[in-house]
Amino acid sequence: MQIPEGVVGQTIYAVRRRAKYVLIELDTGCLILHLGMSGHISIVNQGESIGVHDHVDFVLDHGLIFRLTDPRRFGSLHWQPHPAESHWLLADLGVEPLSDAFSAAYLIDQCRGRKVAIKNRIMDAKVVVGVGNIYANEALFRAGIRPRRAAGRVRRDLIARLVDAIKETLERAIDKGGTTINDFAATDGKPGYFSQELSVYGRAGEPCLVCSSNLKEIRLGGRSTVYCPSCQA
DNA sequence: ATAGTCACCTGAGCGC
DNA sequence: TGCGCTCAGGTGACTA
Repeated sequence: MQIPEGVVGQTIYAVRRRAKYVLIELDTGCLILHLGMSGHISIVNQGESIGVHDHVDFVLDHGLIFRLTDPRRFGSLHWQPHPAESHWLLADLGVEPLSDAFSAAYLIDQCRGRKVAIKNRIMDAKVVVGVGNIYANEALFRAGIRPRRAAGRVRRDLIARLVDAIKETLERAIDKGGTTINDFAATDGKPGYFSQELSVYGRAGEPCLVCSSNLKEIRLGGRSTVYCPSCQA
């Protein structure tokens, strides 16, 4: 976390997003912020007591404080002179999942000849960003694809379905305010309600909502992976 | 080059 | 009640 003294006094003129990074544009460069698993931003009054997990305060000129809190410290904060996209964290990122660039043709091309599991492929930020473990599980269920199947051996029509499933899953989750598992909260401090709509994640051993088969759990890339052995080929 | 594993960190949840 | 163990996850670093 190397933030130069020079940011003091600069104007915030835009706040953008790329992948899971928040980009705060200042005069000469950009603050690149990742909230990790458990981080959040809050705007508090000056004099507000500092909690054990509060790590950074930016004092704004109207007296309010832009505060970064991150209990598990998986987040990060970086500085990059313009343009932000030249930062090494952003330079090699894949396409945005809700953009037109994330198409069936694109993902088919990205999977061609790959032996890595399809789940790992769609979670690879060099391919497509924003697909975390929960949404990867859900999207693969929606598309009817077994998570461990080699990316290069998934039928083209199923990959096309997967692209749609990823978009639908993410859009639905955003609509519901995100997915609260333990302590996640949206920008307004409220929990996200997509967790109530999870079909497979966190439901290992329970019946599939479609066919009632027992949902199976495996580990892929060190992450919990749940699927229906009957619905997902 | 590609694929697989590990570490980071802390709170929650569990068994004893 | 309280201790100690395990687990969760995004992502970069490392190994094979």
